[in-house]
Parts: sequence; structure tokens; C-alpha cells
Amino acid sequence: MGRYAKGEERRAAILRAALDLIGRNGFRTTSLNDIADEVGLTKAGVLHYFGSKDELYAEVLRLRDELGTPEDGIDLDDFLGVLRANADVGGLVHLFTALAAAAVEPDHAAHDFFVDRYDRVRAGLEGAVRRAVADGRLRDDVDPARLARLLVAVSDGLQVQWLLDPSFDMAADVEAVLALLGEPAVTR
Amino acid sequence: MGRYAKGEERRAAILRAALDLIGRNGFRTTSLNDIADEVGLTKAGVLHYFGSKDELYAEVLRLRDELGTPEDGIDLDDFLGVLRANADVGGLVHLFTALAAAAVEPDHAAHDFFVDRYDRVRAGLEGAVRRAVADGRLRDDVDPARLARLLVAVSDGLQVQWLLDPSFDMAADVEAVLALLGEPAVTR
DNA sequence: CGCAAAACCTACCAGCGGTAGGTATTGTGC
DNA sequence: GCACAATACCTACCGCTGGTAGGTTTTGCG
Repeated sequence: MGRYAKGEERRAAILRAALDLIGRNGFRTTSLNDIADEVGLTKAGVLHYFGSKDELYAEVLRLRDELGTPEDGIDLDDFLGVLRANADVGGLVHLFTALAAAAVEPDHAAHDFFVDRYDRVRAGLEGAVRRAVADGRLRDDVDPARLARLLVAVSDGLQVQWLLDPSFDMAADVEAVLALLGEPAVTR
Repeated sequence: MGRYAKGEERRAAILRAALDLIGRNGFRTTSLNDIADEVGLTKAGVLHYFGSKDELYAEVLRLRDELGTPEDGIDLDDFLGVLRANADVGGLVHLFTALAAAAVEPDHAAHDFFVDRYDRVRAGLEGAVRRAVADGRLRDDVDPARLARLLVAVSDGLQVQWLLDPSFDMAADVEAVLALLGEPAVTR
């Protein structure tokens, strides 16, 4: 699975170009040809690096995760921070929700990515919930695994509504529900 | 905008066929041609009734809404009931989430449908929340509009996770969060 | 320099959603 | 029951999509 230096560079350039085009034009109207043009290749050249369009998109999201995630567990504030940051990158949020919905089918190229990702995010959030409970910042009669799942769900779901009509504050909504569950002040 | 009797019948048959095929094969692999074949028409014949594939799909979801919704406001139990019922129709749930994600773009054929639908559902749920608060079944320090938005979000979000891995009970999760908010027993 | 792997192209494919423009069918008013 | 318009529906076509096959050029290593 070796790769030449030039190849690595191209690969990165393709990911950048995809990110850029998706942000500018939305991912639905962006084709492999567009991406290839942007980076000075043909469609086949792009597919040499990524087996399919969906795999390329999955890789875009994977890259974004890597850039934005601290490697030492997440806490509830980080979670809210991500949600706040998402308000600036509608194109990517859109890609995420649409691809997640499509990747539900087991043979979709991004299926494994999303299964993995949800597991990871849920596990991280479950830890954050446990710590919050231990610190007395969250009432102790919640099931951490369930709450983690619910928090992921609520943030995914809010993103769809927000994309349809960005006139509310997603993070504020999640803060509110955390507050109701006994977290007195999530943000400073 | 008149329509002959035969036309009405065909239209209904197309919707039924679409519903059926989506349920059997998933909506991603279902093409206009497949639907046309199933109902004994050509692709162009189908498009005579529905301007585009996305419009047809929007109509499928609209039809489903109509069938399942009582016209005199929804309450929180109904809401949970819908969630429970969805566990039996994964194909449609998938169509819903995927189409909602795609329809985020303002020029998408189903955009208006989803904007409308979310407004309606949120408004209905907001009423349900107000009634629940008035009845003392929900603590009174929640913003009904916000909670309605959150409940819609959580159910949308759970559906994605559930489609990826249907090993948990969506309705039970939502019940749990309602319980935490002061609703002692949502179901009998 | 030699050679394998990687990079990348041209040419092609089936299938997609959608359109144009025709013909056949249906219902309505006289 | 006949004219006439609207509706129903078809064939043929379009551009584009993601993807493949198989070749040629480029890269790096021993």
C-alpha cells in the first residue's frame, strides 16, 4: 500500500479541493469531474486515490474529525464547542447529515466509517457524562450510555432543522437541556 | 389542473409502487424506471404525474403523513407512538432522513415540503408540551418551543443511529428523557 | 540502469433523471 | 353523437453521472 511523495500530496490536494467545492457549491452539485478539474486531474485520476465518490466523501469527513478532535477524551463543553463551530460550515454539516443518512445501508462505502464514528463519539460522550455526574454537575439518575446516545441524536437532529432554517442557536438548545438535567452552568 | 379518473388511479398506483419498492429494495437503488415498470408505465409516464423524482418522493412522505396523523392535535403519547411504529418501516424512515438531508438546499424539489412539515410538527408538539406542563406532567421551567424543537431533533437523530444499528429502543430513550423532565409515566 | 510500483490518461460503459414532441385516450358541451 | 380540448402516455433523445479497462508515463529503489 505504498505511496510516492507526489501521490500523498495529490491525495491531500484532492481532499482540500473536495472540501472547498462542497463548501462553495454544496455537495449535491459537486461531481467527481468538478473535483478533478479543480486539482488538475481527470475523474479517473481522482478515483485512483479514492475507490469511489462516497469513499472520498467519507475521507473528507474523517479528515475533518481528525483536525477537530482532541485525542484526550472530550467533555461536555467540547461537545458544545463543536456544535457552535458547525454553525460556520453549513456545507460540511450538510455533507455529514446527507452522507450519514445514505450510509445507513450496510453496503454503502461509508457505512463502516459512520458505524465507527458513532461508536467513538457515543463512547467519548458517555465518559463525559459519567465525569459530569461524578462532579455533581449532572443529576445521578441518568443512564450515561443512553444520555450519550440522546445527545448525539439531538445534535444531529438540530443540525437538519438548522440547515433548513438557521434562525436558532443549536448550542443554546443543547445547553438548555443539559441545564434541565442538573448542569448549572455549562459555559463560563 | 383537472384529472381524469384513470389518472387519479394511476397516480395512486405509482405512489403505492414507489412505497413498495422503497420498502423492498431501499430508495437508493430504486429508479424511476423501476417504479414505472412496476406500475406498467414508462419513466416518462411517471414523470407526467410527478414533475421529478424528488417530488414523487416528497409526495410519498406527504401521503404517509396524512395516513398516520390524527387531525386533532398530537399529544406526547402519540409522538412516542409514531416513533414506535417507525421501527417497522425502516425503508421509509431511511427515505425520510435522506430526503430531509437533501432537501436542505432551497432549490430542492422537496424543500418546501420539509420546511412546512417541520413547522407543523414543531407547532403541534409545542402545544402538546404546553398541555403537559399545564397538567403538571412536565416541569414548568421549560421553553415549550425549544423543547418541541429538541424532541423533533432527538427523534430524527435517533432514527439515524437506529438505522445504523437497530439494537436499541428509540421510544424508550425519548420516554426516558421525558421522565427526567418531570413526566412520571408517559405510557400506562 | 533496470524494474516494479504508482500515477494518471483516454476511451468507454450502463444507467440516471429529465425533456421534446408526438399520438392515443378520455371526458365535456352542444 | 360529434367536435374539441384536455389528459394520458409513448418513443426518442439529451447531457451527465459514477465507474471500469487497459494502456502509457513517471517515480523511486536496489
